[in-house]
Amino acid sequence: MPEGHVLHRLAREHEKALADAALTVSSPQGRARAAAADLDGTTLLAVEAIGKHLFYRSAATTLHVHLGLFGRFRSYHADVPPPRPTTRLRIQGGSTTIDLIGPTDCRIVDRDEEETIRERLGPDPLRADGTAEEFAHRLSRRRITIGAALLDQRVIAGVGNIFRAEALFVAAIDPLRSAASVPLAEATALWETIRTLMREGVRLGRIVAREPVELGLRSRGSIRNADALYVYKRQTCLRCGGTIGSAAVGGRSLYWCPSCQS
DNA sequence: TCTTTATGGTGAG
DNA sequence: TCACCCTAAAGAT
Repeated sequence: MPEGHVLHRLAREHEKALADAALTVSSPQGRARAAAADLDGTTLLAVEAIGKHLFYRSAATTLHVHLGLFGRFRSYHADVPPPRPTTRLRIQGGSTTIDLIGPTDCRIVDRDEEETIRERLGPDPLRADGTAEEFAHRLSRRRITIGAALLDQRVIAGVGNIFRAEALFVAAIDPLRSAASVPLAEATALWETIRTLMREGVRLGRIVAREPVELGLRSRGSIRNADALYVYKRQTCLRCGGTIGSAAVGGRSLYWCPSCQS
């Protein structure tokens, strides 16, 4: 159940574990037989993350993976269990075995198909090619709320339901404001907020929005999971004590503090 | 043993 | 906006 930081970590992890290895690939569930056959026996060159998408590249073939809401990977280095009935793809290379379970998408893509996927994605704050200017530009053209816009992967790639809620709180932006009405300076600041939160997410392997100093701690990493978020799924605001609002925005439950974010 | 929920996304109407 | 796809774990009964 990943937002962008998880995918970028996975790309690093999988590339480190599998690059230059000859792959043994199977599809225990049977639904990814074609992809497994194409990838089997090839040598992995690189794994790239763009937003919530992963691309596994060997010389002649690229595998596209999107985990969706339910997808997950499991890695094994020893004591590899037999695949579960739901294991879509098992990739083994070197001393690592990686199982892919329940992805929304998992198939070989050609150059055109990859291009189509990339065209649907806005700037990714975790990538060097993602820029605040591009984000602000795309934001300014959307006639939806800023809360809905942050979940739109064409506006910004990799943000999910937790990052949008937490970033809007940290940036003190009312989620129901119109995306197009957010001034450039504020959009730029929001981009920086998101990028900082997501980079910390990659570093820590979890989402921690709270500042350690608020909890009398020295590092973000020492914040307990229960204390890590400002508004997501909370009842009361940690800053003002007011009631956290929640409503479906952009098709998902959004949480915000009507008093701190106005 | 159910029912519910979840950090996502697509395509039809 | 809605129905639908994918899976596992937690909570309710």
